[in-house]
Amino acid sequence: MISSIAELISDRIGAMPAGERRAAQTLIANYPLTGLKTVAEFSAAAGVSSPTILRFVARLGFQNYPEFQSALQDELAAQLQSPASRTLNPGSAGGAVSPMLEATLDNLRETFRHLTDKQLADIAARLAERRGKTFLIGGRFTDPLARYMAAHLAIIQPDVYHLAGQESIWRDRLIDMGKRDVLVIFDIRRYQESLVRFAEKAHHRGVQIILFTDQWLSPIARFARHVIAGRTAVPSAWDSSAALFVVAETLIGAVTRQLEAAGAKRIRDLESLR
Amino acid sequence: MISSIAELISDRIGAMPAGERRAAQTLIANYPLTGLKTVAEFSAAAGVSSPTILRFVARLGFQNYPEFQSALQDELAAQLQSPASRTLNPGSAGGAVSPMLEATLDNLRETFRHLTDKQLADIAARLAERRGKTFLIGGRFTDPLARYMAAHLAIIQPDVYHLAGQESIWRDRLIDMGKRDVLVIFDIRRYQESLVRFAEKAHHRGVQIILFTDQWLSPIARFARHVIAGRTAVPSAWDSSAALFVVAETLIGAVTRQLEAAGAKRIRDLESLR
DNA sequence: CAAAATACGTAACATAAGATACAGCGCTCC
DNA sequence: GGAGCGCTGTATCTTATGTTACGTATTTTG
Repeated sequence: MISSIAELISDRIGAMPAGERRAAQTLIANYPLTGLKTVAEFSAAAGVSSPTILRFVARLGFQNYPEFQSALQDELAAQLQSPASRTLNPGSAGGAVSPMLEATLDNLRETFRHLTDKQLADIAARLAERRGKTFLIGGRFTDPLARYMAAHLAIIQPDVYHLAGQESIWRDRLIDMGKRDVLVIFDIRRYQESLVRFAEKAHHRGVQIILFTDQWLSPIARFARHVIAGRTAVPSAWDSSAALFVVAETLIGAVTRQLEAAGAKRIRDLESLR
Repeated sequence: MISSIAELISDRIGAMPAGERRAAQTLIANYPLTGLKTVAEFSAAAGVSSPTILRFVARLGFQNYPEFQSALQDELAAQLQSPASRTLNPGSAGGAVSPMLEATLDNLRETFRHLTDKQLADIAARLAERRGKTFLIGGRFTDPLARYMAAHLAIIQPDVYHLAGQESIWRDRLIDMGKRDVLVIFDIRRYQESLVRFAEKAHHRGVQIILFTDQWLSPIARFARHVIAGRTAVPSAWDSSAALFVVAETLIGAVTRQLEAAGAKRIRDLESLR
């Protein structure tokens, strides 16, 4: 069975004329980058003419050059998204646990790889600002994450509200929201219509939106001031929110650190209330 | 120092207008693939117009779009040649993020190291059994985990209840619990008195308790049939529940797999109800 | 060795891509 | 509340990219 284009090439390279074989070898040499360049560049690199390149991709079964490039990009996308697929990890094979754990570890690493300190610091700073109120809300499966974050933030600063219950209830809270306020939304596939509508309305009121979503980006991204894209793919029937959860914990920690002075006093006050 | 385009973007994303920020976020979300596509595709993915994409790359300092793409390709080439450099974003090394991430990764590995496949399989089997009802409850910070798990389990099987609200409310639910039932409790330091009392009473009624706790074990452990001890130590003012969260996700996956036949039908039925 | 078939490159073409000019809109700041 | 500025999208244009036609060179085969 042939799964990658590289395999397809090495399968047919024997039956190729000299010029096309040079094209094939050039492509394999630094796969798949040469294939992502223009026909002219590809042909120059291989030392053949443009039509030869086109005949080469035609022989591989592609209708035209763009189609060939799309296929390469898709392959690259799959490769970049699951670093787990790098060779095989011996020893971790076996039980049903390891794949899940391995995938989650990869998701965490990948998620944080695309997240710089600066981004997190900016978001934490915005959350630590005490100009306005902070609202948190989540979707069907992610609402617990919103609750988790709200539970912590509410301890170190005032005016933190988790929007729960029926849609109509939190929709009415819109009236309390303005441009000084922050709305933290958790939304992963399948994205919830009601949340998108809510986000749009909040955005129009000038509320700054911080969005936790998956790598495919919820439509809410277009209204969001900050977007955190977490990897969610795991070998399970469900998507994993673990990466978003860890980002949330990281942010909670960062905000706490920023509010240290004010926050510490508040925590002491809370303790004495028990 | 700025070495990668991703860093360059996150460095300047703060100083960008809304439209260009969307472009930046879309690119970062699945970096660098979106940037290798055409301007039209990029703009469609980001939900902005083509000129905005071009202004975006211009702001990054590139003369034109092809030059931007070449830079991305060069970066990708370097990355593909040395897979070692794929580990952590050098920009995030040494910052405030890494310690948190590293600690969490360690916690996950440690937690699962003390957790055998058999244990998880046993617990999953018990949860998949449909003899009785399943109740879930958590403490101050861990209740969201209980909710998260309940949200998933309730979809694939009937009689799953999350115990929420005031103590008196769920205490009254004890009357519905018997020896055929399962109670999943999340409790980490500082252990909650009310939860311990509740667990004890449930235990006396013959309810099987599955406990998620930290490595120091909540006092509920003495009543529990199964105990999952997760590592919680992170460089933060708060304990981390990430390890327990991942175990919960793993269990959800395992239970789903066991109920595949029955669960699939139920999920279809639920879908048709929308 | 000759003739046919195949491969390859040059050059012209059509198309789709990136770039630009301009007008409308929203936002900020007096 | 009004004036100014800056951002964004539509429409147009230009470039360069992929594609095709055709003639020459090369190899293969009888």
